[in-house]
Amino acid sequence: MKIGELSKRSGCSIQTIRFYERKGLLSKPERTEANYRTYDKALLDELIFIKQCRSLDISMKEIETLIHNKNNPEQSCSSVNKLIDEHICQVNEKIKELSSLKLTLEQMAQSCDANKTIKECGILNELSH
Amino acid sequence: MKIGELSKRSGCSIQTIRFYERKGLLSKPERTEANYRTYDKALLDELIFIKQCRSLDISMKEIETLIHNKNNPEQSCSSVNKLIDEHICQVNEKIKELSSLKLTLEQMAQSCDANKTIKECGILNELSH
DNA sequence: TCTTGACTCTATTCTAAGTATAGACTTTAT
DNA sequence: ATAAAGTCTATACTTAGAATAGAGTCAAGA
Repeated sequence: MKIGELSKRSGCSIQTIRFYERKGLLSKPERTEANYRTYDKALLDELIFIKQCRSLDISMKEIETLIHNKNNPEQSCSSVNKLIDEHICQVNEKIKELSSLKLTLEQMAQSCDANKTIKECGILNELSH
Repeated sequence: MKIGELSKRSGCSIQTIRFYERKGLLSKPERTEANYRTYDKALLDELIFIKQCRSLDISMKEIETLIHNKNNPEQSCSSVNKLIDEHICQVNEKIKELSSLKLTLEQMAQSCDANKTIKECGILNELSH
């Protein structure tokens, strides 16, 4: 299949597919005589793997590591477990940060209502110190 | 004061201060004969306002809007309230996304332990479809 | 007075993960 | 034969800075 069909089947945009290839995440496909990329099922699977990882917010660098792991099927998968555990920690940290942020913003929102002028605005006032 | 002192007083790095100026967020300061930037209290306050906004993850574009508002002190502050409300919504959305992500990652982590080989790895298996 | 170190200047490059565009070429359908 | 749709490469843009090179400036000590 050509890149347009791969795009439809995978749900990745054509630009994104070419981007992953350029970055070395997705293997280089064969080319037709007219230099068009041609993909098979194996490459579709590679792309789906990448997309699945990205949907879990796993970075491209981490995906590279996972792909490297996949290519060594006899080794221990402890590093994969570790990567996911660390990723969960990062997500937890981010959730904490955002929750605290949300609290601050909500308090700020309560310090004003929309019927004041800018110079009386409780929000802008709080933002100034 | 020169940019080094402004940096220390505000907690923004020197590069960041110059960056904000270049982007039009921070007003251009006076210059000495040797072309060094010289800042006064008013500019320090501008920078603190920007920093405070950024710490709440308010985008530079939104900060630009807020600064524009500040310069029109007689107008209604309803747009400021709206901006903060929308920002709270964005933060809430992000928290929801991350919470769902966390759940998925934790389920995935449970599908494997570190004592398997790569080819048996429950995590990599789940990532492949 | 000279020199050394600290400070500042501009301009450029890099980051992540794509998105968007221009201009050229190829394929497909009518 | 022509037009539309698809594909190609290369480049620029996005956010919010961080990092660097190379040049110029300033203050203190010898």
